[in-house]
Amino acid sequence: MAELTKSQIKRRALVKATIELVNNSGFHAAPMSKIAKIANVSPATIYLYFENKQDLVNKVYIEVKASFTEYAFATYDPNMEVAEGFEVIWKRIADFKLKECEEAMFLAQCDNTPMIDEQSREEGIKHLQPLLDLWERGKKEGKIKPLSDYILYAYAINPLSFLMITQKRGRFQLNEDHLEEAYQSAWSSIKI
Amino acid sequence: MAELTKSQIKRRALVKATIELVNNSGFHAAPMSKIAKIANVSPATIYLYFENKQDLVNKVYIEVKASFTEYAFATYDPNMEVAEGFEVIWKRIADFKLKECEEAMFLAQCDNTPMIDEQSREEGIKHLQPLLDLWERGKKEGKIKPLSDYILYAYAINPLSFLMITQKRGRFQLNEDHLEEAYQSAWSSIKI
DNA sequence: TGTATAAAAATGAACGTTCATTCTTTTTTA
DNA sequence: TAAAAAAGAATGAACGTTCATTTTTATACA
Repeated sequence: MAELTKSQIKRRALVKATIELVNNSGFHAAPMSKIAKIANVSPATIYLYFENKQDLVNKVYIEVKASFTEYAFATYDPNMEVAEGFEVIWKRIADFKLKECEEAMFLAQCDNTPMIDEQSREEGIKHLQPLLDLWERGKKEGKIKPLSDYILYAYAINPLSFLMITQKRGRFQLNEDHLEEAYQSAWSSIKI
Repeated sequence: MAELTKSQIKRRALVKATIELVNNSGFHAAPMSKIAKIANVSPATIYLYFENKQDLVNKVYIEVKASFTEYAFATYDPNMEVAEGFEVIWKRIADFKLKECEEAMFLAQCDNTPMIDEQSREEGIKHLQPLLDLWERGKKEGKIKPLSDYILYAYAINPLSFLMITQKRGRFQLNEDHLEEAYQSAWSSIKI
């Protein structure tokens, strides 16, 4: 683990506090004063790190999205077979959504509301490129259905968000079996 | 069309204004004053119809959810074959999400944030019962995979929300072909 | 039918609070 | 000891909500 400067520690505490508060209360009930309190920092200090509240949320979104995709592709290698590549990516994404539940919840909220700028949203999408490339190759090799990327995403990846939120709300418990079933559903919805 | 009293007209205007403003700006940027202005009503008038802002949003959610499920099941008959019943329901849901886009966006936002009470959320889930019953029957008849309702929902229904939002944001255009593809994906992800 | 009147509905202005942000001062770091 | 970082208190704007009043509606009676 790299050494963290005091500045980095403060900034991280702010990011974490923002995620926590927005998850539990929503943007509308996440005042700067509370974010500061949870991060053990003065409200004024936030403005040393971020321009304003909108900038804070945008940056948190972009950083969490980046950390999400970094995790998703960490064990993936573009030379893998299409099927293996997809399985590796899918399972890492599932992993992230279950282990880094707070961050995943935050992303889900951002992705379904006008909370963040359209520009930050665009920025976040870019990071998915390796998955889109894999699908492109899969289509060329006749292994993946020739569907729009959005439809592939809707059926192969996005359901995990719904399951994660449902689990977080305590409506049901996702276990290993469920996950394997979900993976089979995901793969069979896109494979030829 | 039944006659509407002036009261009903005002109340509906308020509900519509809430949906519109929350969709475009988010709960945090939908002040009562603006909702009132869009509905052509005094801010004080809102409090004749709703206890407070939270109550307003909760009630709008419950009513939109009810209208959504009423639409979804309007042409469904519990005596239908499982496959036909599912197709009928799925296509009505798709219809609703595309035609009543504003209402569907609002639901998506509520379902992914702490905007509304847990109690109102529970209330909204109840209306889905006919679909769960259909699945139950389908499992008994060996026509639907013996998966948890949440997983079935995640793969068969929820993807439509993602596609609807993506479409609304102008990222791609959903046409008839896409819809048929999406339906095939949905059905093949739950049928045995 | 037309008018008086009480109740209901609706209003705009006002209230107290909370918020995001800034200002001035203090503390920490280099 | 100068500069940078951080703090708490202060500020003005905006918010949700309420209040005092006006307008509309419904009712009763001529």
